[in-house]
Amino acid sequence: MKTEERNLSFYKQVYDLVCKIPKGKVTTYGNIAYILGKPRAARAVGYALNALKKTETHIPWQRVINSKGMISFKGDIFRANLQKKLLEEEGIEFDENDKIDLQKYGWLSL
DNA sequence: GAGTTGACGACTT
DNA sequence: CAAGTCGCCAACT
Repeated sequence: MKTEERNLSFYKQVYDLVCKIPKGKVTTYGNIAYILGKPRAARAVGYALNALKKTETHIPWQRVINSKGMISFKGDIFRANLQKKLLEEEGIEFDENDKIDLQKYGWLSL
């Protein structure tokens, strides 16, 4: 029984993985969940990032978006706007629909 | 302690 | 092809 992986909470693995995202690239919730061994646990991934506090902003949560390549928040459009701004500063371009080209900026974890 | 919610994704109808 | 439902893990009520 892989105690190593089990020892680390799913949400902690999300943080570690997000920290490994190279600058100028982005990834999706589903991709992270898939890497962690739960291809359908995208919800847990999203919640893990939501749990981040201002003091934990050292994690590039901004590089994590939904499978559509768009920023999808819930009621916090201010944060979504901030995320878009941060991504543009990293060199990531947005489409006319505020969408990111995952084929170009999508992070290849494998 | 149990139930519901939440930055989503994939499958089923 | 489009809409609806289930699944995942942790936190909040």
